Amino acid sequence: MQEITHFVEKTTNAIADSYRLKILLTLSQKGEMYCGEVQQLIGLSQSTCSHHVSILIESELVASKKEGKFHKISLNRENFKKLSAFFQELS
Amino acid sequence: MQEITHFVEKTTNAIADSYRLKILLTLSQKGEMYCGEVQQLIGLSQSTCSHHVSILIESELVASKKEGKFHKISLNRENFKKLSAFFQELS
DNA sequence: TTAACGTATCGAAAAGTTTCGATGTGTTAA
DNA sequence: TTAACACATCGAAACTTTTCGATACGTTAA
Repeated sequence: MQEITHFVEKTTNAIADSYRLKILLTLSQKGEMYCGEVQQLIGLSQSTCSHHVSILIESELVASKKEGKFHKISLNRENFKKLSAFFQELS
Repeated sequence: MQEITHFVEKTTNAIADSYRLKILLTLSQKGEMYCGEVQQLIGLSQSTCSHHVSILIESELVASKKEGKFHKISLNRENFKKLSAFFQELS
C-alpha cells in the first residue's frame, strides 16, 4: 500500500505539467524520441527540457537508452498500466 | 484532445500530494466524509484542510454536498474511470 | 436573537518548482 | 587530438504551492 501510493504520487506529479504531458503523448504516438526532438516539441531551453525529461525518467514513466551521444527516450508502458489499474480501483 | 489533456493535467495535479491522495483513498473506503473528519485524518490546520479539499473539488475528483452546517464529500467515480481509461490508452 | 459550531477566505511566511544562461561531461567526426 | 555536438548540472531569478493564524460567513441550538 505504502509502495503503490508512493508510486502514484511520484507519477501523477510527473504527469501534472503541460509540457511533460505533451512529451508523454508524443512518445505514445511516435514510440521514441531523442532529447533534441523534445526541445523542438516544447520550445523551451535545452536545460529546461533536460530537467523535464529527467523528472519523467525519475518517475519511471519514461525509460532512456544511450545511443552514443544521443539519448533515446520511450514510454514505460507497464507503469501506465499500473496507474490505470490503480484508478480503476477507485472508480 | 485539448479537453482531455486539460482534465488529466488538473486531476493529476490534484492527486499528486500525499495528503490529498490519503483523502481520496479514505473516501474510496468510507464512501463519504465530513470536512472535520479530513482534519482528523491528515492532522493539519483547519484552513489547510479546507484548501486541500477545495483543490480536490475543483479538480472534480470529489463532489461536495452541503448538509446544514456540514459539508459531506465523496468521490466522483466517473472521473476516476475517465483517468483510468486515459492511462490505459498510453499503456 | 445570540452563542457556538463547521467551513471558507485572507494575508503572509516558508518551501518547492520552473526557467534560464553558463559551464561541465562524454562522444564522434575531422 | 581537437572541434563540434548532445546532454547534464549549477546557480540564480521568478513564480507557485503549502501552511498557518486570524477573521468572516452561514447554520443551528439554546
